[in-house]
Amino acid sequence: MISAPRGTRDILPAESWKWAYIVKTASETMKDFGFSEIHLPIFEHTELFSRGVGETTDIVEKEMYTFNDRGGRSITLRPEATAGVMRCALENNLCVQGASAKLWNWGPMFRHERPQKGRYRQFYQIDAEYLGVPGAMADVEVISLSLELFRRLGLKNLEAVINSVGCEKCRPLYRKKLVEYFSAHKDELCETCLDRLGRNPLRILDCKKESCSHVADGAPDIYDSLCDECREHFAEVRAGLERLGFSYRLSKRLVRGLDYYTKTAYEILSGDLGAQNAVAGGGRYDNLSSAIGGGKVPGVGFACGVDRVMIVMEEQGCSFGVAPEITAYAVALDDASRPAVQVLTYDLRKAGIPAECDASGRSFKAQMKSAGVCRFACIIGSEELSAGTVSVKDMKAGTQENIPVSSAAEYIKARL
RNA sequence: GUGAGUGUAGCGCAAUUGGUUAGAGCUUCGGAUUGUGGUUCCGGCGGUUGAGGGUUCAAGUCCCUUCACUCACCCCA
Repeated sequence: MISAPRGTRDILPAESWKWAYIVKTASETMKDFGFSEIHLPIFEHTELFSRGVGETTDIVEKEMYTFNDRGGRSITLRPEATAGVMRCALENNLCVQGASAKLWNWGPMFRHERPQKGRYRQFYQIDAEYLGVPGAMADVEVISLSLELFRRLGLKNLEAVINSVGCEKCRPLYRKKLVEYFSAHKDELCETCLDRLGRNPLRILDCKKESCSHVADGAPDIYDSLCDECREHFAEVRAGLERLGFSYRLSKRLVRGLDYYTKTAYEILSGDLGAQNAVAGGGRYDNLSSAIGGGKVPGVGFACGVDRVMIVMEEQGCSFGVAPEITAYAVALDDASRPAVQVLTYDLRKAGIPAECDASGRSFKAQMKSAGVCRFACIIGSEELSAGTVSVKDMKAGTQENIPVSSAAEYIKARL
């Protein structure tokens, strides 16, 4: 037997309608916030991610599904959505001459990591990006959108964490300060962090090892290094969130693992997940467009992990709306009635009534049993067949009426 | 990539210190005087105990290898 590859899974009927509910809720929320849906390729040129996400990131260094296609081009299954959205906007001139774009999409992402709770090799993200607007109001639009989505889904006990990671002007200075500081504490850092010291010192702040964390406590404060523009932007984002009534936690330690982030970085955490506790993450990325070879297009966005949202919603007993169900089950009393039963079933379906019938020749009793989970059983036997009628039984009330088969749909609709 | 834990029927489980033919429950299918479901009762289907090797008179049980799953590290959605 061939099984699904590690880190992938099938979303079966028992679950798929819940996924549809999440996506539908997201779609409505996006619409209310003025975001338009787009569909993007699931694979892109490898270069898009190596340049956009950053050569030294974990994603690019060891997590991408990369292969050469038959034309010898290096192709990568998208590990995240933002780079692709930016590529799309640049390629289609969505943000020229001062225009902005609010775009959302959802679908599978791929990262070759060891699977664990809330982490899969093929996982699903709902992604929103606001492109072309450099000001803090755009950041607030995006963050409030993500929080509103979770409010509508009914998620409880979430924590929003926010930080500013500076821009190309002030981050190099801060980086230099960090390197100086951590170099003086080399003996207290773990091996990984020693490596990070040369490559990406900001990430040391994010290390969960106690010794590193302890050293990081005394590290220079990024807020002291922010340039005036970044400082002001950060203050405006915070003020904007507060005006909308959101509470959040400031964290100087929040450093996203992707290189393209500038200024705002944020995550939304849930205590009802495992170690992978982020249900959404995002921020501003004003350098991404030039990193992938386009003109200057600022942007801010977030990605939400659908798999993780699902875990939290199940954990918290959230509602997924109404499960799909069959309203009417047409039952054949004998073999001679089976064709008429299929005709009736089709007529009900044409009228918009979810209807079902047995196609495998099961007994009358077995058909009635299946009808038991439906609201109506529509029974046809020899008597009904010759009279052109159907016996419609209300399975909840236990009552039954013999009516012309031509009026069955109308009869059922009137009683729903 | 590293570590730990777990693999018995479609599902969740049981099987004395290694000891007959691996068992019930749920699901599913069928039946209970031949045109009426849910409750109840009866019955059927269903397993190479993840796979391979070893120890033993004897392995679901012990050992090794391998695979898968789960959780954690790392990192992130």
